[in-house]
Amino acid sequence: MGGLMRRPTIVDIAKAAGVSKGAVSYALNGRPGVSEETRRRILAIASDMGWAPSSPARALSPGGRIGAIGLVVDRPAHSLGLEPFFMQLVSGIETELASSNNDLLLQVTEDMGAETAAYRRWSAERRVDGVIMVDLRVDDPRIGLVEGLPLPAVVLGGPEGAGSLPCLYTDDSVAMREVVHYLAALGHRRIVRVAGPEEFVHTRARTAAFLDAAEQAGLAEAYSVHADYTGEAGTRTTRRLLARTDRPTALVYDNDLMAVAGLGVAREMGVGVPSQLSIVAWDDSVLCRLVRPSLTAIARDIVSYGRLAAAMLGDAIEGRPVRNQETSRGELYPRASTGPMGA
Amino acid sequence: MGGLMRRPTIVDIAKAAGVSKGAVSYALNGRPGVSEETRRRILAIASDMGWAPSSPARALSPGGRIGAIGLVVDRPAHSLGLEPFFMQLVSGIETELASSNNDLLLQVTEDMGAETAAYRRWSAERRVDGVIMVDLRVDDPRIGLVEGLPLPAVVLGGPEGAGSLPCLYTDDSVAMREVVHYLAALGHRRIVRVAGPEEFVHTRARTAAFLDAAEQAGLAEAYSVHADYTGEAGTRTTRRLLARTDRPTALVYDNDLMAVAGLGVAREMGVGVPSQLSIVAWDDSVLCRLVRPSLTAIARDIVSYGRLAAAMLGDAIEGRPVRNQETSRGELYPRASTGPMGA
DNA sequence: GCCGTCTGCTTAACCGGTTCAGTTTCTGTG
DNA sequence: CACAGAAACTGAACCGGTTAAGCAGACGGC
Repeated sequence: MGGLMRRPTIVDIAKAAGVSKGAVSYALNGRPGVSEETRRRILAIASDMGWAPSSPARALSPGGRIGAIGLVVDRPAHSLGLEPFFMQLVSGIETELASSNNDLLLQVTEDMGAETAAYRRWSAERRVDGVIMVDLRVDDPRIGLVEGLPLPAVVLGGPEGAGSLPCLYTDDSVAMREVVHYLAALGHRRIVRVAGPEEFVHTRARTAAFLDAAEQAGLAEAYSVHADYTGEAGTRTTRRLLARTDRPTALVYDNDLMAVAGLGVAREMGVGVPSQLSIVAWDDSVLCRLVRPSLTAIARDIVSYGRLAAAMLGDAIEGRPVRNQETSRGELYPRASTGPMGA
Repeated sequence: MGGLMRRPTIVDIAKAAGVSKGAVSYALNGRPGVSEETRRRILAIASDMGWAPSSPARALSPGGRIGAIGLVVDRPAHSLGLEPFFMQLVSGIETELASSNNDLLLQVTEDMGAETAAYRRWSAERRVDGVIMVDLRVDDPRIGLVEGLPLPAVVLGGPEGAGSLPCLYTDDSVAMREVVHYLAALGHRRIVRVAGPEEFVHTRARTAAFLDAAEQAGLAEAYSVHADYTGEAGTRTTRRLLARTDRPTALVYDNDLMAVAGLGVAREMGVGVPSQLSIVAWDDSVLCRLVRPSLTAIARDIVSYGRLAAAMLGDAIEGRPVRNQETSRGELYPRASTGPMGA
């Protein structure tokens, strides 16, 4: 068991190299103050010993960074597993972090109180250098809190409502227009959107874009109903909508999970897809391609989204200026779940 | 912006209370050495100032803990989002960690090399106090590595192959027997299992249990084929199986994602479920309940699994003895995807 | 009245890095 | 040859905690 061996420190390296620990620090950090020859010798010894800097020790120095960022995901755990969005986001974030040996702290909470508590604690205990916040809400309590904390942050969403914090957002209006016009071109007149929670800023933006596009396309009967992203809500909402006498002929869901739930309800109620009902999912995923009929979906590059967010946060942590950014827009991928009525 | 305010330290508290910082430390940690009255005064001041211990500083002291554990998930990111297993596991782990103000570092990697590198780095840089390892493999290189590192660990899987590391495992044989006998009772004779990767220990254990149960039930034709948990593999494998002349009448999938993929293929090929083919998924999820027909599944309490794993790791970190444990077994939840042939 | 012990606290070292202020040595210049 | 200036390195302070050792004063016992 090598398990008991003491981890080497820069003092060990200093002894081995016959120099002071200050010199070792300069050498290892590529700063001036040591000759090239000494630097090489020190680096060789460090590598020999398998030395790596203690992150707590580094963090303790004035101006030191712990080398970790935090992400809180505030959604019910049982629905979360199904949303590829988060895992892809995490994957993108880590791609960026990996290049600088940074780590990700993940917390899954069930309410906003626990989320704000997490930011407070992380900041006070110096566990992270910064945080990425998702699911921006209208009058989001997190914004004021984090603005008042010594905690760099990047907001996914906005730019309205992000306060003074840098943010990264998608303009969904173009994709929304594409979807609505596509459905209108297929002959649909009664298009209903099963949206995410109303308190999310991006839900509102999409709602406005949806109404806008519908008006443009001359659809007076388009409207949105709100659900909470869970499969259960998707099931309930769809059942209610399909039971109406003026049943919609096309449904646009704000996430893939609700769309799949909607597909199940349609089958249950004997409503043919796409012959009697067209279905579109926002945010594509393996899931959309696996179910039958496969779901027409709007895909975004979420991995890049995460990578960019992490890069922005890195800049903010280093004290570099950070500008709000817009990411690539979603694109429509028509599949088997959409078509003209009766086809 | 209070953002610029210096975070209070124990020295600030000591000054305010008119005592030494040592006394403050004793008071805050509930150790003897200060009078009850002084302790109360110090606690009040600390709470007033909004003080919280700097985790890097704590970690730096001899024997200090950083208060974080690590989890590496080594699966392709795009399939991962769909597996409720991991999010539920994370959720369970965090439930346990929350009680002691500990955090979770999550890393999503695409290969074993990156995973072992993560353990090395985390240990060398003292970023975590311990790790939880999932998806134990046959001759797993992680075991030897971690055994040789000063890094407490708990293995999910085993107990064979976990080396000297404490492990937490499920005995799937009971549930497997239940599934096979249930299908046999429905009249199925050609049952095929679409298994996870062969190199996973738990896959092998299930394979053995499956063969055992099939023999018991007098099914000579039962066998397993291996896939990699992705929807694509599920699709491909199922297509191949359903194209055979001696087509199986029941399929048992090792995860929900492949089962859903299989259902899609059956529809595509005009094979009725459950009239011509029964489908069972291992590990239940929202997904199984959302698709039509809903999938018969084996459910385990994964949240508890995670919680227990975190508790075991906590013991290991504190140096308390840790015994291998078996968790609750899975249970079969029959739904619409299974039935007698031709029904 | 002296000693031993306990309580309640202080002092100082330590963890493993970073960094600033010096000190020594080397080099080039007038 | 004296001297400036840079290069290479040392020593020590510092970050924010924990903890061992030391010490003053109170108290009790004989």
